[in-house]
Amino acid sequence: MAPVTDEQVEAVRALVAAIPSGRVVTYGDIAAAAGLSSARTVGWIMRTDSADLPWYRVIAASGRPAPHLAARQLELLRTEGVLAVDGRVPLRVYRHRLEI
DNA sequence: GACTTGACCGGTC
DNA sequence: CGACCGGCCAAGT
Repeated sequence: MAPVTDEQVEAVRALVAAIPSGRVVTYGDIAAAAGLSSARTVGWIMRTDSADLPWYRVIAASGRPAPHLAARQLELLRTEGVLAVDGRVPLRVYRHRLEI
């Protein structure tokens, strides 16, 4: 397979790290902005190498993070001013506009 | 090298 | 709104 290049990983890491406090971004947005082939790859990167990243600012397009992280992630976001409504974040309000 | 797993997405029913 | 499906891509077994 064609492993993700370090550049791609760095691009994703940079984008995630660049998300300002109080804002969130979807996996798909990051994938597109970083030039990755699919949003799944972003999820893979988060899973493997998210130690030094604000991964909690990355959520699914549904406005709701993965089940196992939802509670904790929403709590972390809440401390930054991102108020989740009924377990999901209103993307139309908090979605950060990535570099166009 | 085939099969499964997983922090996804969009469309359809 | 919830469930199912196909597509997507990398890693682990």
